[in-house]
Amino acid sequence: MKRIERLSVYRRFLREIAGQEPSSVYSHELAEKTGTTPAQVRRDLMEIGFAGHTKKGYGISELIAAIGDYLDSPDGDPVALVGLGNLGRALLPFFADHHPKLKIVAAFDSDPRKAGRVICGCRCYPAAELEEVIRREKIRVAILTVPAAAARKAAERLTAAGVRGILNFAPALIRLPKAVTVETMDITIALEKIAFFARRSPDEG
Amino acid sequence: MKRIERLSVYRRFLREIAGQEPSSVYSHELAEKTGTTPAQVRRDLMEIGFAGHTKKGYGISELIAAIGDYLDSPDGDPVALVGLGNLGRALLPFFADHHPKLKIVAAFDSDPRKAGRVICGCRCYPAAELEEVIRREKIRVAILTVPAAAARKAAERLTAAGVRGILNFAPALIRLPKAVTVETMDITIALEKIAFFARRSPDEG
DNA sequence: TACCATTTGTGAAGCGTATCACAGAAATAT
DNA sequence: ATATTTCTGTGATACGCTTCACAAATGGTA
Ligand SMILES: NC(=O)c1ccc[n+]([C@@H]2O[C@H](COP(=O)([O-])OP(=O)(O)OC[C@H]3O[C@@H](n4cnc5c(N)ncnc54)[C@H](O)[C@@H]3O)[C@@H](O)[C@H]2O)c1
Ligand SMILES: NC(=O)c1ccc[n+]([C@@H]2O[C@H](COP(=O)([O-])OP(=O)(O)OC[C@H]3O[C@@H](n4cnc5c(N)ncnc54)[C@H](O)[C@@H]3O)[C@@H](O)[C@H]2O)c1
Repeated sequence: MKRIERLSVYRRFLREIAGQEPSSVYSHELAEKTGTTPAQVRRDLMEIGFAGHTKKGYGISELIAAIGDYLDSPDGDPVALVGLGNLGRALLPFFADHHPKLKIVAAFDSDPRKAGRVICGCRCYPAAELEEVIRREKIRVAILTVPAAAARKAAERLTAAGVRGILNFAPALIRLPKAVTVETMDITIALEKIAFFARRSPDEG
Repeated sequence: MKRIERLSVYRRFLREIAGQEPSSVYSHELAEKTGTTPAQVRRDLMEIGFAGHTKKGYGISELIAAIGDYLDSPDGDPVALVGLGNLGRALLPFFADHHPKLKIVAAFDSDPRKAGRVICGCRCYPAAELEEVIRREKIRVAILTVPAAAARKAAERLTAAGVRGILNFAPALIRLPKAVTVETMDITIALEKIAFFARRSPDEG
């Protein structure tokens, strides 16, 4: 659902302005800064049961907390990364640094030369140990950055081991029981789409 | 529009099976392999004016050509990459290898140590030369992998130099004239969304 | 106090997309 | 030859999400 993404975006902006004065924001400010409309903001906050104050807007710190209660697992979620190629190795330091609640705690690669090491505080395992580690660490979220030919199988193994959400970067169709959320970020398709629209765009405008 | 993405996905599958027998596919096969429905496939192909044959389906090579005519620039599109950090350096070899029509022909970074080199056949320039190179190479599509704080400005410079489509990986709101297509792939937001749904998913199902 | 300006909360309407469902067409069986 | 099956093409319908529009609330102002 799109609302979930927007809530994340709201929160990111709210964190930037937290602590400043005033301590509230109006729906139109939030909308302006996050690329949506005031009505959409109000509807979203209504939907998560967060009320503002007429003429004062929404309390910033309270709203950050409310979005956190709605979106986050209280203790954060351990995340697995499968595939330590070019893309996987770019993602690893990013989540090690940036995100407090979503921490990559285990990485896997079928290439034995990549196992056994520790990169950015994350231990790298051979792919054969995937099920064991996923179960032991109670991992329910995974990022999949293996070649397309290996993606389906890897996703199935993850699911069988208990993973319930997969962010897939491989250009492959992944079909799993609907209890498992799969989002495919297909960079090539996105770029083709952008090129399509860029081509039909006037030079000036 | 979603249709554009689906057409790319259809084509990717069609290329896999091109040359095999039979030389046609049914809408239900295409749908099955690409994660959509037969009616959707037929509607999409109708929309680009490609007709199939009752009881025989759609000619594979003809359909690949028709999608190409619809989606692609005849000579391919030169692409710029702005930001040679972890993510940018992962994308560069990928598009150098994989994609014939979308070729990264120029990369930019504000860090002078990264300029002047040639990586994967792509020349890297200092950020100061951005406008000049974009204009010279007639680049209309760009990938943006700079830090969030630098994204807006970089996008504006790209647009002023003639770029009409931007694939943005920075967690920043980019507002440009509507003649410029901007697609933001926000990996963090996507992962938060997946974690949200994963958390509400039953352990078995 | 009375009025005005502004902002929230939300039912209702609108919009774009996906799906349904069936007429028409072609291959195959009888 | 005719019936049957199975597929396409598409008007109509349904659906989910967004936006509209306004009542209610509240702070400011005269
Ligand atoms: N790199 C990019 O810019 C980019 C862009 C778009 C899409 N993608 C997609 O992302 C995926 C990864 O891309 P990449 O460039 O990192 O590829 P890569 O070839 O550099 O890395 C893939 C890694 O996966 C490992 N691997 C293979 N099979 C495995 C398995 N069964 N279990 C665990 N690990 C396995 C390989 O050893 C390798 O380290 C690919 O599907 C690619 O199409 C990448
Ligand atoms: N790496 C990831 O896995 C990841 C994941 C999600 C989002 N992102 C986002 O993608 C972007 C890039 O991530 P990264 O990990 O590659 O960051 P990075 O810091 O490794 O790289 C950023 C690069 O951009 C260059 N740069 C800075 N300002 C510039 C400018 N004005 N013009 C040209 N180049 C400039 C820097 O010199 C650096 O090389 C960031 O916005 C980040 O938030 C990255």
